[in-house]
Amino acid sequence: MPSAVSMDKIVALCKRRGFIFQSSEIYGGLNGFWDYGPLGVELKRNVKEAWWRDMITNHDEFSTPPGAPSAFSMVGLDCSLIMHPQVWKCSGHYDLFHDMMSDCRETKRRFRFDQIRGRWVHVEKDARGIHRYFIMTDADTPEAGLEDTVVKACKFFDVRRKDAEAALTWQSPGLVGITPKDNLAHVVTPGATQPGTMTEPREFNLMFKTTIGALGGAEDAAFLRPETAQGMFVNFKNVLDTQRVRVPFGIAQMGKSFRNEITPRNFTFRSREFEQMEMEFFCHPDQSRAWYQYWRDRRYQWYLSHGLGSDRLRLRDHAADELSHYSVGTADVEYAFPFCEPGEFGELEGVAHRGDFDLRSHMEGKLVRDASGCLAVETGADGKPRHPGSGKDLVYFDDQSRERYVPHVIEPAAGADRATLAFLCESYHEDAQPDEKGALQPRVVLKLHPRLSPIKVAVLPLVKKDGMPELGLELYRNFKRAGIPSYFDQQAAIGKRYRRQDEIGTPWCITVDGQSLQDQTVTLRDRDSLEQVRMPVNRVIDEIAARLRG
RNA sequence: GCGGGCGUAGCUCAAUGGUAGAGCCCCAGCCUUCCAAGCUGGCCGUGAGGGUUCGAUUCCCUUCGCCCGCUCCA
Repeated sequence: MPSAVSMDKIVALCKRRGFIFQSSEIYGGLNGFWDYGPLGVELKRNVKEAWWRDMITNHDEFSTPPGAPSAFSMVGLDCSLIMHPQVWKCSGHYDLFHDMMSDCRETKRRFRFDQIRGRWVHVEKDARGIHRYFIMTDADTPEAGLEDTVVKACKFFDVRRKDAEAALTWQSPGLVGITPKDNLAHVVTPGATQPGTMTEPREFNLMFKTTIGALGGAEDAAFLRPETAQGMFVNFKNVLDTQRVRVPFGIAQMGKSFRNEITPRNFTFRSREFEQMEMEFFCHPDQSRAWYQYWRDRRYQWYLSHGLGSDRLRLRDHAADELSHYSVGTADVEYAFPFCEPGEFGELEGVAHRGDFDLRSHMEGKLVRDASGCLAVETGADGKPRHPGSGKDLVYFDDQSRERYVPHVIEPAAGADRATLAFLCESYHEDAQPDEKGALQPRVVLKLHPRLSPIKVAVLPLVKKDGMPELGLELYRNFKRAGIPSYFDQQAAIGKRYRRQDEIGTPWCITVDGQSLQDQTVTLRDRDSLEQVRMPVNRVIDEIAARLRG
């Protein structure tokens, strides 16, 4: 396990060998945006290609995979980045992504305004002449918060705990929030020694805003999608009407999404422009639990089978209070990135059971939970839907069972850039290998799964003479013709060339030596074991192809 | 967005208010028969902008980026 591998070394390798560059680097870079270099683009394409093939191209809709409740169909989609603004209003992103944030000028802490909790308290003897204060708490639970407000108030007003009851008159039995109408001059933030240290709440736009049309004004505002999912929901009926698929089936899509992350950090992990690999799986409500289990387990296995170590990868079920407003169950596939604290993990993929939230939203309008916990259309002051839906009928009719229902949705949503980064981190190894004199020399090697390696095989003439380059070049061209990404290198000593390939994760090197010219054999070297086997040159392409098939 | 730290060659690191150096890497050539050999030569830099100064990589301001903490994370 690469326990002590630092992120710095991985970032340096990515730059040095052309995997990942900072966006617009010659202009000083742009925070939260990244470019994939010549090797990085191949690696990321291989990650996406593996996902697409496993989800769509290689899927057999006539057989039932192990663990699946039944056979099912899979189709792909590629939607526009910019969609009708109403899509984001109904999906809930428009409201959710406009967070109001407020900072404490004294303690330098930042709070989401709608998440502020505390209690109003009245004090009779007050030097400032305010008498009414809002004591904020940062405790995790309402019970702890109640106790915390008392402790914080005693400290703030310099009151002994036994005198608290007499000196402090609480205005509410439980914790409450504040609104922009409340006087912020009376608010005491956690740890502050003065009241009124809070800034006015400011809006954070987490969706990228753009304008449609060259002369577009405010009413032509649109958004770059913050997720690819909505394109699949709004095309649900199109797919159903044109593809002869029936529930259960899935729609998959890969593509760029955009979020104005407040703090882009940790290399490409939290980028503002990123690529998703998402799937929306539509199934009967009665079977949705079983399908959720199936996808949750299958997606976890996918990462394991592509080389992420089980000791750094985990499948974590969300706690009930952690679930999104629409979700009835969510599990994250998480990886212990080098930048994570011990015991901490970073999310690679979220597998969510979304119920009928999405299809209903696009029929009826934006949904919220009502007092009884049921999803209902959110209404404005006028009693009309706050964000009206399309009004189109997205109810599914099963002509076998004569049943009508809104399908439930299981959504495995993966980050292509995060997966790529995880594979890079996992595969990065530093070891020591003997040089020609037997002395141990440090080696950097990316032990990538061959399916993901940018270059599958390098052809290396042992020395640059006696016909070895010619024979090697011919073999190299044959690899190209066979569709196997390959590389030809006759520069520098053979050991150095092996190391170059190790560093970019090339699983195999083929060396043309003096014996090759005599008997038409070459040696095949394995990146991880360094073992070499000799085989006829006319068999080596089949051998590599077979190893790639696994 | 706030606070702290940091920006010198592709990488690692020197140096200086007065022509910016080294090692590695890379490229060319010689040599070289299996794991970063050697020799010769070559390419390449003070993040950006402004100010002070006769002169700024060095001092000051702004900006961009990176790291840590806070915050955020559908």
